[in-house]
Amino acid sequence: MTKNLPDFYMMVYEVVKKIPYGRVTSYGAIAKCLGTAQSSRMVGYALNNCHHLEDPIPAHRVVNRNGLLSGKHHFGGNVMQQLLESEGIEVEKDKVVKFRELFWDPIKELGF
DNA sequence: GTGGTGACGACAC
DNA sequence: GGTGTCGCCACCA
Repeated sequence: MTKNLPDFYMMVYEVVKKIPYGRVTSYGAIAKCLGTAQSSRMVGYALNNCHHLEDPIPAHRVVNRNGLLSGKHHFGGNVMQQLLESEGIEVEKDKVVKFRELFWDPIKELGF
């Protein structure tokens, strides 16, 4: 309600909230799913607002193309890593170890 | 309408 | 494989 946020943001949240437990995805994958592959930066920009939202956005499951926890700094320290490890995702050096295995492609999974 | 910014991606060294 | 640089589009002042 009171979606004062741009539709683009909502699109991002919709996809992020569809990420299954114990899985991760990349900003580029989401951007591509939205049809704006070149706007991968906007995905992170949108997630920046997720903290302002009341809905629990599992933004900690979203990492960059290298599987690096680029947004952990925005979570507030190692909170992002803690959440990932809580889901059984191994994180080392601020990056997902088996990122390639745990990678969840919204385009493929959503049948895009 | 213009300019600056950004939780990225791809390319080059 | 790691680091640095450029480019991309959408949002905000």
